[in-house]
Parts: sequence; C-alpha cells; structure tokens
Amino acid sequence: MATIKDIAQAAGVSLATVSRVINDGPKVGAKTRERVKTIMKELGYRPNANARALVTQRSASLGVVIAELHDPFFATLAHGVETVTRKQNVQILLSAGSIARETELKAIETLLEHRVEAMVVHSKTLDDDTLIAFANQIPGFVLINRYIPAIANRCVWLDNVTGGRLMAEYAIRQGHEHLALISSHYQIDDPAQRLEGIRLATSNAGLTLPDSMIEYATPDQEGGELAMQNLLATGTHFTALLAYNDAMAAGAMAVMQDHGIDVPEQVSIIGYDDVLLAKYCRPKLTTLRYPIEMMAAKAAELALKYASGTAPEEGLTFKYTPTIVKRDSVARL
Amino acid sequence: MATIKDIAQAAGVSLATVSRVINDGPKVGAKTRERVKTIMKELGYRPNANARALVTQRSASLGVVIAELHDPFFATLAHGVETVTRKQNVQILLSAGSIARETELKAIETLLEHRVEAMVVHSKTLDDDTLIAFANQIPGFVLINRYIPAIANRCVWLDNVTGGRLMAEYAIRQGHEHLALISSHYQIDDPAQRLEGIRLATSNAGLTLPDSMIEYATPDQEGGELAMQNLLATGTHFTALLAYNDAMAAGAMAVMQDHGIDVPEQVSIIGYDDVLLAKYCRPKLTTLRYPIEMMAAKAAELALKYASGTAPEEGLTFKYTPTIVKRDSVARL
DNA sequence: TTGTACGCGTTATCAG
DNA sequence: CTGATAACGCGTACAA
Repeated sequence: MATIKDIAQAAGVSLATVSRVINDGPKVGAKTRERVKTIMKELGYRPNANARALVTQRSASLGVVIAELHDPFFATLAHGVETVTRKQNVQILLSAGSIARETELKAIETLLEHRVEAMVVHSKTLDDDTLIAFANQIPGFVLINRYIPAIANRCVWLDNVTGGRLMAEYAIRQGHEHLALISSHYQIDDPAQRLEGIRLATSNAGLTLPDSMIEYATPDQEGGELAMQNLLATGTHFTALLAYNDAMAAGAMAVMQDHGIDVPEQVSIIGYDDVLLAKYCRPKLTTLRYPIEMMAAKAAELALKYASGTAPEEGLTFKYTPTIVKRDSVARL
Repeated sequence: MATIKDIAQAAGVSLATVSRVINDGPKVGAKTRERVKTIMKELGYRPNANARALVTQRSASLGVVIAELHDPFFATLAHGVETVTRKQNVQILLSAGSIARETELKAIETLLEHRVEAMVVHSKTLDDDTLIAFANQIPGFVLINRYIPAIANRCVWLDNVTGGRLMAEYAIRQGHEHLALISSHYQIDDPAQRLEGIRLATSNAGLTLPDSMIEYATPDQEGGELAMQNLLATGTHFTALLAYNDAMAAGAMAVMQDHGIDVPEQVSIIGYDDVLLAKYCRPKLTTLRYPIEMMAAKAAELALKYASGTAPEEGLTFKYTPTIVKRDSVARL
C-alpha cells in the first residue's frame, strides 16, 4: 500500500508537504495541493491509522466490551454506542463474549493495547477495585449498567431497585395479591436489586413474596421456560408473574399457553427491558422500559468527552429510571 | 503509559531484551526474564498494538461492515464472526450504519486505514466492480450474503432462489393455492431472487402469483404491519402468506390477529431467516432457516485464512441453502 | 511556501 | 545470551 513517501516522490515534493495536504495543513500552494491530491487518488493512498496514532498519541477509536452480541439487549447497547461514534468519526473496537472474569479482563486489556481513547464497558464479573483502577488509568473509561460510588461520574446505570418496585406496585395496583418471580441465577447485582424493590413494594402493601414463589434460571427464553415449569410443578398459586427480563417472560408465557393457562386472564406477566420481543409476543408484554440505547449513547458521549480532556464533574452520576410500559399481559382483578 | 523503553531502563537492560521477553524470544536468561516481567507488572506495561502493527505489518484485527446492529439478523452475523475472532485472538473493528452507498464505502475505507488484515463485508449498495476492486486489493476481503462470480471464492452466500422456491413449495404441498407475498421494497438482489424462486414453484404447480398479491414495504415489523394492512385493504383472498423475513411475518401476524383473523386456521404464514423472534411469536413461526451465524463464522475463518497468505482456490464458492423449519404458523388445507 | 530531521513504540538484524 | 541500530508511516518543530 502506498505511503506518504511514495506520494512525495511521485509528486516531486517532500514528505512534509504531502502530510500538510492530507491534514489540510495551513500553508500549501494551491497547485501543489492539487497535484498531490490527484497523485494520492491515482495511487489509492490511505493514511495509516496506526502510524498516525503513534505519532499523535490519539487513535480516534472507542472500545466496547459486552457479554454477548447475540443477546438483543447487548446488540441494542452496541447500536446506541455506534450512533454517536459514527457521528464523531470514531472507530469502534468491539469485544464480546466476556461472560467470565478472565475474558472480561482480557477484553479490556486488549482494547488498552490498541490504545483506544475511550471505552464503554459492561462488566458484571469484575470487582469494583479492578474497575476503579481502570477508570483512574484511562480518562475515557465509562461503565454502563453498573454503579460504583467511587467513580460515580463514570457510571451510566439504571435504578433497578425502583424498577423492581415499579413492576410489583403495578401488579398490586391491578389487584394482584399473589405474586411469583422468575429471576436470573447469575450472581450479579441486578436480580438482587430488583428483588429488593419488589419486596419493598409488597411489604408496603402488606403482602409477602415467600422464597417458594421465586425461581432462578438463566436469563433467557429457555431459563424462563424452565423456571415456569418448576413453578407449575410446585403447584403454588399466583395470579401475577414478574420476570427478570422479557426473554424469560416470553419463555414463561409460552409454557403457560402450552399448559392451557390463559395470559393474562389467569396469570398476568410483567417483563423487564422492553426489547423488540415484548411487542412481538402475544399477548403483547407489559414490561419495564430500560432505555439502554439512549444510555449507551450517553455513555459513549461521556467517554469521548472525558477522553478529550474534559474533566468529569465530581459527585455527578448518570442514573436512569425505568418506566412501565402497559401492554396486554396484565389483567385487572 | 509505560513503554518498552521505560521497562528497559528500570530493569537495566536494553530494549531488545525487553522485546524478547515480551514475545517469548528465544534466548533470554531466566533471571533477566523474571526481572523484566516483574517490572512490567509493576509499571502496568501494555504493548502498543499500533506500534507493533506498524513494524510487523500485521494488525491481528478484522473489520466487519454491516448495516444495522440493531437488527437481530446483523447482530447474529456479528456474533458469528466474533466466535472465530475470539478464538484466534483477533480484534474486531466494527462499522455499522452503512445503509447508503456513501457510508458503506467510507466504512470500508476507514477499516482500510486501520490496516485490518481481514474483512467481512455485508454490502448491498456497492456495485460489483467496486467490490471486486477491493477484493483484489485486500487478500482477506470476504463478502457475506452476496455472490459475485468474478470473486466467487470470496463470497459466502445463501441460495435465495431455492429459498423462495422452498417456502412456496411447502405452502403448496400443504394444500394452499392462493398465495400472497409481503416483500422488501429495497432494491437489492434478495427480494428479487426469492420472488424468482417462488414463481418457479407456483408455475410448476400450475398456479400464479399475480402482482396484486404482492406488497412491498420496509423489511421490519412496521413494514410487515403496513404491507398486511394494504393487503387486507385490497380485499384480496389468500390462504397463505409468504414473508420476506420473520420480522415482517410477525408484523403481519399481529395485524391479522388484531383483525380477528386466525393464524394459521384462516391464513398460514411463512417467514424467512429463523431469528429468535420466530420461536417467540405465537403461533410459532414456520420459517426458512438462514444459517447466518454459521455463515458468518465461515466468512471470518476464510478472511483470516486468506489474509495469512493462503491463496483462495479458484472456482470454489461458499453457497448455503436454507431449509424449512416447521412450526405452527402453517395449516394443512 | 516548502524541506529537513526527529520521534512516536516496536520488531528485527546485526554484532558482540 | 545481550545490546546497538535501522526501519515501519506519519506529524511537526525548525530551517530555509
């Protein structure tokens, strides 16, 4: 591939001049500029981003680390980031598949080796200290879907306690007194926080959510099916089912329908996330809107801003609150 | 960030030695190696991928260009690529949002500037010649979901004509004689090829698919809804609906159900792609399986292989054929 | 307005 | 086993 040197030779000018026309440098003769430009076209010249990054110490790139592209939630997250990087001509380096501590760590380090200026990280397996260390080392380091007080201004996160409370309160307001929950068995914050919110709501209403009414499984369709089957097998009685996310809700809904249980006539269901799926399934899922795309865009903007030198304001954080989206999967008793 | 030089100084050795321990170079004293290693840890040293790429002329990175991460189809595609890059320790540079010719071209060029070794490109707006030129310039350039004879061995694609034929034949075999089609209004190959296959099947069966039974819209849920509404508005009669993809099928299904039309009792529906959605919607969608993840993985492997010097075999190509997945959205008449 | 020369962080080729 | 040193492609003071 042609280099700046080749161009200089072909055009009979020096490297510096070529470099100047590439970067719209200030003082170059109009005709020289034209000549160089045409030669660049002819030779199909493309500036080498690596070399440029080396000398300028900036790479115009942003790293994204997520768990699984396959998951609509993460795909939407990535999409949110992409909307802002595209606008700012920033290249995305993507690292997915980080379900384990090892891989997550490695993903961040690889991105670091590539000297990305900014980073939007979704991490559930790394401990606070590790993340704080990264944040202190990398100005453009922003966490999404996680809150760590020590680096509050680097966190874009969702208030899951309120989310849990809202979904339970809504069910209760619709007259439901017997709730069940299918949750994620992953040992991360989210399920615990949502449960905390749910318990807040039930105890406020003088109700309880016994452990026997909670089933844990993988936070996907299969998990939802499994959890639902377990719930049915125990023969417990409930009129409203709260799900950890829409996928689990959909899985549970499918199992109920297979068992001849009418949704929402016999059992109401509330999901969480409001991914595409919620609108597709029948009945349409009442769920909590998790504005992940917007949040991801915010995170990307923030990361890029911090990376370019703007100091994060102390004490500031970026908390989002989910809102209930009423569709057709909840009946009023 | 610490450089190799800092390490060398701190360890009291030369750059060369440090470089050797980094790359597990052949001859380094055991104790020197240890000392250098601990110093690297202490200083949090990370090799600079840009510098390395510059001197080695290889970047261990692969570019992906797709239209829209937001779309489950593309998310799955990206996921397929990711499974192989991760295994081979290759970094992904992602470029999405390329719906227009301009952006698609720019995406490829940016990736080129970053000197990615390999490239998996999903392009529908760029013409054959442009793509061929890129393929000739970049050894690791592979197209996915597109077939260009001149660079057949760089193409991983789906036989859409057969796909169209299969879906129509299946409907016909189930006793349907009155078919309708909702398709994508984008002027790309796929819709035309599928229609060709469908027409093949109908004429073989002595049936016809008049233009009045075809509606075009955007290839997503909204488009499916719109197309279905248009179809209903014209008052045409049909017992089986073929859809361009699962999203359109789901949209159409929703509209029918809202109109009190039973699926599949009154109208059968067949989708295309077999994305997650097909399993979630009710009734579960009978559809054509598009093994995009597998194909994407293949494309990535190919791109990486070609990039590393293996010459592509002439006359070889990578054609995949969709298969029908029978679920619950088709009734036998 | 244009050219020279140095350095960015690495690897690799020589010598020692 | 180890150390100079020349690239890699580019940006930029400093000269001219």
